[in-house]
Amino acid sequence: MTVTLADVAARARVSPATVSRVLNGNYPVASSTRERVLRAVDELDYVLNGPASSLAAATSDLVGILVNDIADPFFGIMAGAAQSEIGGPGDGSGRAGGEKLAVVCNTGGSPERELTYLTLLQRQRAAAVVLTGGALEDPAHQAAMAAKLAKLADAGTRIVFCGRPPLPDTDAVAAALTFDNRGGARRLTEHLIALGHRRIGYVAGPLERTTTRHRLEGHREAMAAAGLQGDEENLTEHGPYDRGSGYDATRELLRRAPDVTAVVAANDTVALGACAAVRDRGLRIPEDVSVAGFDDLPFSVDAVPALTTVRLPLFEAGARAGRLAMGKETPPPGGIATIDAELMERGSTAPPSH
Amino acid sequence: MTVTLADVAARARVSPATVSRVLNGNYPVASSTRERVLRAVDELDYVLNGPASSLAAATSDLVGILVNDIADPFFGIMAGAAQSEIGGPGDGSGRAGGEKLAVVCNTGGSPERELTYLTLLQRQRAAAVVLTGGALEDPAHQAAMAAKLAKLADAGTRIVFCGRPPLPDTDAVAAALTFDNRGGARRLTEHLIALGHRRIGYVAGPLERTTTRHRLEGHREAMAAAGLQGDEENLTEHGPYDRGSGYDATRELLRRAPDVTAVVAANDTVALGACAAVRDRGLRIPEDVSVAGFDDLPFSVDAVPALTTVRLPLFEAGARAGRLAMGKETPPPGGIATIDAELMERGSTAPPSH
DNA sequence: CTGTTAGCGCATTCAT
DNA sequence: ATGAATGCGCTAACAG
Repeated sequence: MTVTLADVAARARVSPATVSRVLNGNYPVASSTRERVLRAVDELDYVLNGPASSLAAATSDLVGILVNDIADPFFGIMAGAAQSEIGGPGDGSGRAGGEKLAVVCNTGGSPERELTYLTLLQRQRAAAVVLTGGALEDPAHQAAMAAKLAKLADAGTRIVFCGRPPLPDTDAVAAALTFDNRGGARRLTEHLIALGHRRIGYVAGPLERTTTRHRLEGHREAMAAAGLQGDEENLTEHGPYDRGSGYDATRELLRRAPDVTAVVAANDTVALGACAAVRDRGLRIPEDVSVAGFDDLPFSVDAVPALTTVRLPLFEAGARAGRLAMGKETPPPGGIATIDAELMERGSTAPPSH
Repeated sequence: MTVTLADVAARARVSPATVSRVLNGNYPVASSTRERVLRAVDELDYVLNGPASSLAAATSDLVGILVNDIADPFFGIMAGAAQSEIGGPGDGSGRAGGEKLAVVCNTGGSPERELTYLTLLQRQRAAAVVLTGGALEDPAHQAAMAAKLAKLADAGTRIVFCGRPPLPDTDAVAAALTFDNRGGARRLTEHLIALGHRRIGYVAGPLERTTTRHRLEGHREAMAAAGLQGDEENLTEHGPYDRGSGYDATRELLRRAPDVTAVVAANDTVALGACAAVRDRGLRIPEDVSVAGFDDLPFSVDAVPALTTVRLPLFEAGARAGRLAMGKETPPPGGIATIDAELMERGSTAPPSH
C-alpha cells in the first residue's frame, strides 16, 4: 500500500542504500544514478518514513522552540525568526529535502508543561531545542530543568537559550543569548528621572520570573542612584504580562500613590493597560502622567501618544538562536552573549507638569 | 548507554511486551505488574523512543498546526487554543504520558512552505494537521494542496481547517471551521453607511487570499445595497496584512480620494497603520475620518479612540479545531461549520461631520 | 561510487 | 494476564 524506499530502489534499479544516500545527500553518488533515483521518487510520489529513518539514524530532524505565550508577539517574533533559519527556504517544490522541521511549543508559562514538552522532544530525539523568554526562579523547577536539559544534551540534542539567562550549573546549554533587561530598565528610569520625575510607579511582571526581577532591579538601581529609594512597596505592583493586569495594577497604583507622575510597565502590553487606566482616571498622557513600556513591540509606535520603551532586537536574537541551534554559527565565547537593549524615547514620556 | 524498553522489562522482571502494554495503557495489565513496571521506569528514568514506537505502530503522536504568521496574535490565539486542547493538561510530573505533541509551524504565508511543512508532517506520520487562516486562491497551489491533503488523509492523518474555507473538491478534510468574513464585513460597512458615510475607502489584504476576497465582497455588498458602487478602483487599495502596509495604503487612498470620510481596514493591524496615516495627514479620528478594523485583537480596545471592528471568536474556534483534531468532538454536519462574526461599535467610528 | 548485511527499539500478532 | 517471536522502513558500517 504505502511505497517504501525499497520500491524506489527497485524502480531505479539500484540498492536501497543508494536511494538513502541520494535522499540524504551526504554521500557521493554518481549524478546519473542520482537522477534516476530522483525520477523514481517523483514517479512513485515517495515520501521518506521519518520515524524509520530517525530510528535507524538515532536522531531526528525535529527542532523544538519553546515559548511562554504564543499569542504574544514578543515570542512570536523570536520564534518566527528562529524558524526561518531552521526550516530553510524550501526548494519551491514542496518536496522537502534535508530540511529540519522547526516547531514551536507553547508552554503557557507553566513549568509542568515546559518539562512535559522537553520530555516529548526528548522522546522524539529532537536535533535541537531553543528555549525562549525568561525562566522561572523556583529552585525545584530549575533543578528539574537542569537535569532534563543535561539528559537531552547527553542524547545529542543541541540546547540554545534565547532571551533567557544562562543556567548557573549546567554546561548542557550550547549557547545562551540573554537580553540586557537590567541595563535597559535602568536607562529607561534614568530617562524619567532626567525629565524631572521623582515619584515613579512600577507595574512589574509576575513574581519569580527572571525577566521580572532583572527589569525591576534595573529600575531600582536607577531610583537608588538618584536617592529616590524608600517607598518601593507603595510604588510597585506585580501581575501577569498582559493588558488586563496592567490596567488593574495601574488603577491600584494610582489609588495608593496618587502623586506619581510616571508609571513604568513591565512590558509594552502591560503599558497599554496602564495607559487605559491612567486615562480612565481622567489623567492625560504625558501631561499628567508619563507612561513607559519595554520590548518595543510593533504596536508600540502606534499607541497614542507613541510609547516610550526599550527596544529588544527580538527578530535578530531569534534568528541567531536558530542558527546556533543548527550549528550554522559558532557560539559566543563562554557560550553566553548579552544582547543590548536600546531606549526609545517617544511621546508618552515628558517632564512632569506639577 | 541509552536505556531501552528491554532494560525496563528486565528490571521489572516482565517481558518487553508487558512494559509496552502498560506504557500505552490500551491493554489489560494486572495492577501489581503495572506498578512494578512504572517503578522501574522511574528508577531507570526511561523515556520512550518515539521514532521506534512510531515505526512499529505506523503512527506518531505529532499534531501539526499551520499558521501564516506566528508573530500575528490572530494566529497565535488560535494556535494556542488548539494546542491547549491537544497537548492535554499534563500530569504535573513532566513525565509525559500519552500526550500528543502539538507543534505549530509558521508558513509565513508562503505556499511553498505550506506544502513543505505538509510533506514534513507526512514524513513524520503526523496524527493530525490543523490548517489555520485564509487560503491562497491560486489554482495550481490549491490543486497541489488538495492532492497533498488527500495523501495525508489516506495515511490516517486527520485534517482540520480553522478559519479557512473548505476545499471545493476534497473530502480529505475531516472538518472545516470557517469564519463569516463576508457577513461581518457587510455588517461593518452597513454600520458606517447608517452613520451617514457615503465615501468609504477600503484597505484590503493581499490579492488571492480567500480572507481578503470575502471581506472585500462583504464590504461591496453593503455598498451596492446602498447604491454606493461605482468608484471601487479609487476607493480600494491592496497590501499585506501588516501595519506598515496599512499606513502606506491609507496615505495613498487619502491622496487619491481626499473626500473619504471613513476607512475600513482589512484587519486590526492594518487599521492601526491606517490610523497613523490619517493622523499624519492632520485629520482627527473619528471627527474627520472614521476608521474600522477586523478581528478584534486584544490591542484594539486600547487604540485611541478604541477601534470599531468585527470580533472573531479566535480562541473558541482554535480550541474547537484542537478537539476536532483529537477526535474529541464530532464534526459538524457536512463537516463544515460557519462561525459568526460580531460587530463591535467603538469610538473610532462616528457620523461624518461634513 | 555502489551493493550487502545488520540491526535501531518498539508494537503486535500468536500462543499460553 | 503475560511471554515469545516477528517485522515496521531505514541507515550505517563494511566490503568491493
